[in-house]
Amino acid sequence: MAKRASMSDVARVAGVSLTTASRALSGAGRVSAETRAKVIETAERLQFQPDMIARSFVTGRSFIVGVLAEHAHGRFSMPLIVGATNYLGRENIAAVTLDAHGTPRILNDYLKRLRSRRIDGLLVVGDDPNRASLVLSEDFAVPVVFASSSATPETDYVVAPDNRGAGQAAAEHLIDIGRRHIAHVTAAVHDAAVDARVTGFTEAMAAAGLPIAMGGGPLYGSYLQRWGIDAAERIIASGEPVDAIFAANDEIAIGLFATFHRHGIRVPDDIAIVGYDNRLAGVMRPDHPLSTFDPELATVGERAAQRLLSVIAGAGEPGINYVQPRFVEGRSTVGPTLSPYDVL
Amino acid sequence: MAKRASMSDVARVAGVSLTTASRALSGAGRVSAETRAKVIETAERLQFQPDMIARSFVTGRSFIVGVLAEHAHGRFSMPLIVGATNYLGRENIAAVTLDAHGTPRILNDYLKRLRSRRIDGLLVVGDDPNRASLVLSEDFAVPVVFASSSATPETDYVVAPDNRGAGQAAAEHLIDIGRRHIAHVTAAVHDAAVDARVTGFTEAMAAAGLPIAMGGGPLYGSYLQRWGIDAAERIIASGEPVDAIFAANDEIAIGLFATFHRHGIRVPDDIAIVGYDNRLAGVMRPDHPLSTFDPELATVGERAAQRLLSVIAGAGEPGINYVQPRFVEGRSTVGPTLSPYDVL
DNA sequence: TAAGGGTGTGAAATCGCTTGCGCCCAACTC
DNA sequence: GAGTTGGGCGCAAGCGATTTCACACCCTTA
Repeated sequence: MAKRASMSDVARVAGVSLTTASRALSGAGRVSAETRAKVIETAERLQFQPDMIARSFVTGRSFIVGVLAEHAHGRFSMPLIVGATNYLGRENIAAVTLDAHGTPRILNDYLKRLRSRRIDGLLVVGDDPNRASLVLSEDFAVPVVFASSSATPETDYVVAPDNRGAGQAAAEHLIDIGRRHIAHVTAAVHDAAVDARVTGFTEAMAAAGLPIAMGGGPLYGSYLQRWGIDAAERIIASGEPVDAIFAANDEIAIGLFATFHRHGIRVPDDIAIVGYDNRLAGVMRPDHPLSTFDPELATVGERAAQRLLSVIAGAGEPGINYVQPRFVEGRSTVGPTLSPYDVL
Repeated sequence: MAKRASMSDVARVAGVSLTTASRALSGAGRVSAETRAKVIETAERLQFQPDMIARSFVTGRSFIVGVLAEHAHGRFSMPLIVGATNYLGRENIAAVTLDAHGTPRILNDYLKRLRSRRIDGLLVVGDDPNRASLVLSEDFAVPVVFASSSATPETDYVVAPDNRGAGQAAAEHLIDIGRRHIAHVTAAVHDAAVDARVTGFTEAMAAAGLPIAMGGGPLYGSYLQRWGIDAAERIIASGEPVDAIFAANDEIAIGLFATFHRHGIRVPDDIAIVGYDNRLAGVMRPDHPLSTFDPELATVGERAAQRLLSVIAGAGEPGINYVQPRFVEGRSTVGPTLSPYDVL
């Protein structure tokens, strides 16, 4: 069984020095075209593969990055992590994935390990909580990119889904299909992602010269389906002529829909509903019952990883980089009347 | 700004040789307790962190494993990958995640890269297709563990969800709640995961001395909700006194439920339904409308990673290691009558 | 013809750690 | 008391690449 060929094997066989072989293969430095060709040919013949560990050892670049997630198994984090690590893999970068749930002491321990591996950079997946306690020491100042949904200082490198754009696009879609009495049923106030969608929605409504139904602003609640049910009841009870709703997520949207249907209010005929998340894709009937926005979280992860590699390479400016949501057109805004059996 | 302390720094400050420092810190080799204490104390004082790259360089162990997924973004793979990489991270092992969708040429290219990194082992996530083309050359024979749902040669190291056990538990649960005319609506025949669930279900029924409703065997179809609808229609049309159904996944279960409800057949009163997947957890109302089995895919990934590390360490025998599914009790088997509004 | 400049090549140092081998000395065996 | 054992420690050799410096050579140019 032949051992792996090292670069000095290549050099010896090609009849050049180790130095020349290295230069010929790396492309840097002055080597005659003739010599270079000879070395490359020899390397291929011997199936030479550079040893990345040796390379890391001498260059200081480990080709490993840390991925620090808040809740790795969460709905938000999972596609993001997979999107990121997958991109990194394609670029031949390894990842040490760590779940930061835990005490600062654990986080600190993790950072020690990452330093021990001489990681080239750090990708932080999730929202604020850990960011504050993420203190990189002087002698371990690697590039950090955040994949997150919340706002951050301008000095950070951030990639996030465009919640504001989604809110705006939702309003525009509902206006496009002729609705004029549009409400926004959203989750908790002072949640960065919620706020951004509210902002986008409000801007688009203002731009169209339309007031927001149900009191001029969004109805705040939670992300639970239960809240969608309650909100629908409240809208019905108000007697206001609401003809469209932008729901902060698909669970709320489903709650709204079920409640309207139960009261004999037709969707989308009487009230159109557009959600946000697209988490139900593939769960519900394949003919897209619900109009919604897919935040493309895997893309967010991928872009964040891409950006991290850029920063490591010394390129790119700090700031927030938004990933556009993908609109999924469904029957809740443009199709024939939905029944629960269409959603189930 | 202080540079990171190296082991020779520690040795110098502690007044011992590099050799002794190394031995004292690694715990191997003969060092007096006194000297060891002194070295360890010095290392801590200097905040010494061993350089894993240098260690890898000399030991040959990279502390990196490859994770080769079939479709990294798929429902099956995603939790598995996250479960695995997260466990690896906790054990301080980095992962190069690669998506194998592609030609054998690409796969081969990936293997070259992995070899180039001297990976310690390989975790293959997904089913058969790639396994055949996964040929490790002689000089790159690292341990391989498969995280998969299908059967494999006894010589492989495999971790998989216990589909057979799920089928068995499903039948037992339905029998437990007093049902005697139980059908099984499943997906495509000759799918390993489907077959395993069929086997478990059939065994449990036989053990209870019950015939399988609707012809003595499962009804084969697809994983789509549409098939659940069609199967329900067929069961209703048959006139057979079916009082319980084990569905191969939750989408089929939902299709069954909606169709029965439409026909005035009450669930679970008239027909109890148990599904498989638990993909709808958190999507539907929080009060668990559907009885189902959660395959605990993240755990499968975690166990597979754990097993890979064991194999790398030289321990463990080949064979399949099953992860037990978790039963999620819902109203479709034990609660009050469900209406679509409960599911939505 | 001598000085200067670019070009192709190689010798050797270096990165931080592990480990085989050998030395010294104390303790034990016969 | 001579020989044997073995514990404690250090010297030095790598591991496989990159990179600095020096050198030989050829071609200009004054």
